[in-house]
Amino acid sequence: MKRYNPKEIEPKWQKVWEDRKIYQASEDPAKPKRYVLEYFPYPSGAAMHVGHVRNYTIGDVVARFYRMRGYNVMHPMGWDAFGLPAENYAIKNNISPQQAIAENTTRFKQQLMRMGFSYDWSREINSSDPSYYKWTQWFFKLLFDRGLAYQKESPQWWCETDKTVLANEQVESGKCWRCGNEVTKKSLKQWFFKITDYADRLVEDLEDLDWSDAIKSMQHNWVGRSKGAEITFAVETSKQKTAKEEKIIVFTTRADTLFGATFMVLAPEHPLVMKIAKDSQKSEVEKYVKQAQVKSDIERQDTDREKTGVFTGAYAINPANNEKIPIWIADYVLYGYGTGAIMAVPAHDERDFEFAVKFDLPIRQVFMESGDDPVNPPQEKFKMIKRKTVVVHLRDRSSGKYALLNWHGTLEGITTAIMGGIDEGETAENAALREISEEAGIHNAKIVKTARWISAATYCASHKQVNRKSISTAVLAEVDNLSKQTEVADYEKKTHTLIWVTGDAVEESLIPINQKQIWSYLQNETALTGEGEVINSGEYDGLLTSDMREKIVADLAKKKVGKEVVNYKMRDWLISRQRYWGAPIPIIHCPKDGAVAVPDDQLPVELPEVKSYQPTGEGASVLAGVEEWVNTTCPKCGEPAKRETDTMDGFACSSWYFLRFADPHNDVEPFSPQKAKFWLPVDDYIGGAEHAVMHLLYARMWTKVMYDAGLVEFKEPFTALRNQGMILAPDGQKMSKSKGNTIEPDELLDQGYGADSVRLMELFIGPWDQSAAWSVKGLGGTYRFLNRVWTICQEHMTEVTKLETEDQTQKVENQDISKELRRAVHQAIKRVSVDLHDMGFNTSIATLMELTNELYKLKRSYPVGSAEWHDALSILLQLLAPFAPHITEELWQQLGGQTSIHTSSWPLWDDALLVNNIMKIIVQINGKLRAEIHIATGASEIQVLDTAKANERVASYLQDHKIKKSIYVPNRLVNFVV
RNA sequence: GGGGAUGUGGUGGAAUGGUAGACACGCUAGUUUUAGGAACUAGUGCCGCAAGGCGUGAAGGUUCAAGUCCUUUCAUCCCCACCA
Repeated sequence: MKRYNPKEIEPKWQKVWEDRKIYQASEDPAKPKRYVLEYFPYPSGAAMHVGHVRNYTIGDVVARFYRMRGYNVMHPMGWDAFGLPAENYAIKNNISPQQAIAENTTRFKQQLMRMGFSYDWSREINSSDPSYYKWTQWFFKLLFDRGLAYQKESPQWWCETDKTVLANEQVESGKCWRCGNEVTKKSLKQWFFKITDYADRLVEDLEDLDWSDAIKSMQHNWVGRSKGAEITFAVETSKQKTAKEEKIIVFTTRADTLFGATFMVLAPEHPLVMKIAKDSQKSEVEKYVKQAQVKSDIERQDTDREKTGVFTGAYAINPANNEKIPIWIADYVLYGYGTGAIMAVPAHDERDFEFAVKFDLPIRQVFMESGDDPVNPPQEKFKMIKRKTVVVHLRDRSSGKYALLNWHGTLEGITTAIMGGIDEGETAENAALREISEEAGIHNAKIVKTARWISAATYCASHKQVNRKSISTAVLAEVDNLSKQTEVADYEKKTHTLIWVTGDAVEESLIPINQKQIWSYLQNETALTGEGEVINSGEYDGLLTSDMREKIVADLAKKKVGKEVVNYKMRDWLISRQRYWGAPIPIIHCPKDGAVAVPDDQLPVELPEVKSYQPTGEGASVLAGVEEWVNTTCPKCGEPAKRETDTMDGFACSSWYFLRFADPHNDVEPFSPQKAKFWLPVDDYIGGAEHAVMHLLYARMWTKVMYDAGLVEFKEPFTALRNQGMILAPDGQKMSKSKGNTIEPDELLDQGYGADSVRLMELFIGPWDQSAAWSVKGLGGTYRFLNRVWTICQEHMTEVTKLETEDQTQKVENQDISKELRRAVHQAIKRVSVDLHDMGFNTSIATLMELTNELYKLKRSYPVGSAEWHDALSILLQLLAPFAPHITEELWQQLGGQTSIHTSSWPLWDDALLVNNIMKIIVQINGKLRAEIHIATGASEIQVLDTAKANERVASYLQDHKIKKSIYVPNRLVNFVV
């Protein structure tokens, strides 16, 4: 008997498939098309590991499954070859990037080939090939012509030692990754794509996509659309005659809190900062601005950092109440978002609160929480009364307990702190001591602290009106001992009883929600965010915050000091790279005509060969040093002009590659519209979640640009997106070259496991969309499984030869077992077909293992060698073919297959063959499993119930009980309720 | 802080509201002269000699029946993050 030897059969079949071109796709209108795509890889210096392989395995199984089901499948592969890592790799190894890419793609391709993936290699593309980037440049021009590519001064990280700009990710804690020196910011003219023009569409069109919620929400958050208002604050006019009136525009999503704005904050980079700063503060302000410049983003983004800032000396006028409020600068306000200036509402914004506490700025509450109320129905509106009140939490130091009041009469059921009104001319503290003495009979209490700002509205007890509320000051007081406590007046006794509770019990004892809020505020003073009922806001008092938001914006708009605006977190896409290894930006700078696009007939603008790829400095790529390349003539006027020396971000190349696969060799246009229409959009896009917001957003934007330009007829490039889970190293850590814990497929193949076992393991290890740690022992399991498949096929064929040479009449006939064999096979067809359709790879493989185990059992009583066995084994091989293409092809041919198993038709199941003669019914009593009965299929409910009751075990349980109810789930279970 | 996800045996993981633990790893025993990473057969959630009981992060609830649905809560991971 031949042994299973993957090392021998795998290369053999890979060559046959390549020679016969069985995976080549063409526009065959007779079949439905399916475009299956995995992210095209970045051929870096590090080899591909089993984590990458999982991505391609998933795509390959999907592609093969659809191919066998009669789809016209396109499954292409190419190389995302431009970019920094390749350039750095080349510099490090002292070779050209071209050479580095050539070497790496060769190695990657070999690795992919060895895994037996069914790629149509005739469509292979390479983004660094002039025949490809010619069209990337063409698309740049398309964006340029449509006003979507523009140049702007933008501050970039700059390393003075290396004389180069650095990408954000190359700055580590404010230091250059190469030399370790501190970096600064330098303003450079940069190219941008106006992705913000597409912000709304990028969010709206997400809805219909078959993508995971995780990625959708990431993109949603990344675009960060927020509806709010811009409000104009006038800067208080200076007494100096020369000064003209300045205005500060802020962006806010909470216009409803405008009355609570007690100061303003500008970002240090804000252009008004030096203009409005008063002379007395100028040196302080300058110092702060300089400090902020040096701070790295990482430092500034540390939310745990204490707030810093300086006062400018200037004041602004709050347009709502004409109040004069101080203007500060602080780096917690980001220049890049909104208008770079905010109105600070410390009572209702945690950052502003923190800042106000640190610099002792006023805090004013302008709404209060409106929560569920046990006494009043929530729909009933409260009346605010003008009288201010005080709420006092009194602690007895000797017992640690707090004083609370249980109320009687109209306020029955309410438990509050000691409270009462603040009389004319009285401070909150005085009122607190007076109330303690009146309501608790304690005269030696001391004030511990008064809350920084008024907290929440309370019931107005003295008016015996539960539907009235007043605004209260919260006070914490203490008393040393209760020896001097006296009786309280009779009228006090009537309204309430004093109780003492431990600190832990205070919150739960307090009844109206407002009382709880005051307590928790006293414990931990913080901003009140969220929504509520407006207070302290003049004519707007009593509105819900959400309603006030709309009203005040409308009112401000009438006065032309405000308007509704939408803001995005997303910025325009900076695509300039001062690096060599990228597609040159096809622009010529003419002293007369400005930035002029290179005419189509001069594309591609090819990368010239250079001696050194090391960035030279001054914020330009090495291309700036290639004079014969830089110096050219203006396409418009013919006068001497210079080429743009920046190259494009690699993400530009990957923003359209999926379209190029449809027509990879076209040299007159990026793709033929017909071919694009035939293949696109991508039906299954498979890759890791790391591309969630970069590539996937950029590609979607480009597609929309193409749609607007009439180049394509679809708005979204990827109908379904599938993010596979990561494969971790056996130690549970992320695989990385630097950690030295990577496992490459090649080592497993060299050990003799074979690509088929590895492919199976990639998927059997767990659900495809969840990460899992690689298991070498598990790989032994899939290898063993393939061996069992191999062995049973060999046994069958040995038997066939024996039967052919010996006696044909000795064939064993057994109707029941033959039926059982067919049932097992058809059940597997059904389960694998359904599971594969839903990408249930691990359960599909489990089903195939189960079927194999079952076949082993059946062959003991029903020897292999018959035509029925031939059919059963053929189907097993077909079901296994998408997962393990080599072994199934080999055995398929050994069994007499004339053409490739991979071009055979996916088997169909027959429901009639799935039915068993005997059905198994579970018997439960009160939902607990008690017995299992077997009964002929098709038995009626009564028959089943009777049989169940007759069961010995069931009978013993039913003996002393009456059946209240019998539930019968057909063909499944019986439940007796007793 | 915001968003997303995940919690089931010794391990990876299965379970249209209907037998929890399929399949596999590991482990235990047995068979076979067996040096091949063996293969095959049987067993393997926990407690218990057994009958039986207990079991899906925790606590409640809905239901004849809950891993699955609802409410609360805890833990872990990922992404974004001083975004006004």
